[in-house]
Amino acid sequence: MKESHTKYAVLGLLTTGCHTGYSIKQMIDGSLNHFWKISYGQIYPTLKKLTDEGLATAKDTAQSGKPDKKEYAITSAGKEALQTWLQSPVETLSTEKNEFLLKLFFSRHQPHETTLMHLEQYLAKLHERYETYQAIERMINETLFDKQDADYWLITLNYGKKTTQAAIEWCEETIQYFNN
Amino acid sequence: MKESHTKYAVLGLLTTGCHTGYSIKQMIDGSLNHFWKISYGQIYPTLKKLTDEGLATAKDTAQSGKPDKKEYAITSAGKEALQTWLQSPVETLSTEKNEFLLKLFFSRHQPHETTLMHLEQYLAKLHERYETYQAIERMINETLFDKQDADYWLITLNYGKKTTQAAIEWCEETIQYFNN
DNA sequence: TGGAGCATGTAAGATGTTACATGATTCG
DNA sequence: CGAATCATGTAACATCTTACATGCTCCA
Repeated sequence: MKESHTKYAVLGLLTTGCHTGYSIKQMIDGSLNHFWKISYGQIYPTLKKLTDEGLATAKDTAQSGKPDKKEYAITSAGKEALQTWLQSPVETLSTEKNEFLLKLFFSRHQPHETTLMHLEQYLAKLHERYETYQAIERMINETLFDKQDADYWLITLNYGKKTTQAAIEWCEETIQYFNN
Repeated sequence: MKESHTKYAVLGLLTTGCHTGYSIKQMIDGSLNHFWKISYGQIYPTLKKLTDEGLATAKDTAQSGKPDKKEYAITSAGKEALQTWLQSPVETLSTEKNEFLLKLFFSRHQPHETTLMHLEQYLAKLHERYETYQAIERMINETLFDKQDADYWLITLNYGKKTTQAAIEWCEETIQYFNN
């Protein structure tokens, strides 16, 4: 009966200035993308569930120049639940399912060109990812976010940059190896 | 209508000397653990599906000193399907869902001790993981696997080692940061 | 008028885990 | 005899994505 972490991801985002399903999705795509992803198919039902459980409240709000929206806010019960979760220890290191490594693992009977093609495409995607991180970094630094929040965002972003950099180096070395 | 990669993971393992659901699970837990995981709840149904599709054959085999088992073998149609998949490009970098980073992202209102506790626990798990990789590496080098397969296994393992090492360094730096 | 951005939501299906159920053999 | 290892399988449930459905407003 484990509770889904996604619930707390949404709850947490309600504390960072995101108050609609739409803006939560934007925040996730923009800033949590390297360690958490959610689709609308999860966000809206989760928001509803949080409201049912008394962890959030919903309010229909009219906007001038934009469609109506539902504004959600975290309740004190919600804050408590979030707090409890934030302080509970992380049980396991999650495993990333990596299609590229899976292919490489079985590549013994493949010609080197095929492997090199995969490696180079992967490398390009890693570079792309790295640049995205740098863009997010600039964005966080330039936008006047609450400084306190921004610190933590930059720290998690740094994790992404560091590990991506390591993957890039591995990729370059492995390409070297297959070119001999 | 994307086809699940898990199907090809199982198909691929049939080419590396694993011929039963049980041994496939062992191989995954032992060597693919850092980039792919499957439970029995997936393995057996997948094996059955592969047989239904003509990509594998099943044979009941009696063993002396052990229970009966079902031995699976890849067919030529299976080899072809695997080949096609192996050569098809990897579309996307997958995102690892990382509970630890999710917590860190929202840790602005937490006391530093809590954050440090999480960081230290995470660091310990990363060290553990790194040691597991080294153990697998020794195992591959010592066991007389087919040299051709072993090469590719060590390359993917190296990816795990490199990125874990980078995560360890990030962890240590971040602990330093919070200790000031 | 048509596209982009804002905004909410659901239904179907894919994917995966956990817990359960069963049972053989070996070794201490 | 009991634990460990070998071995196969399913049912219920959790989780998540994709595709679809809808409709507003602003601006070119």
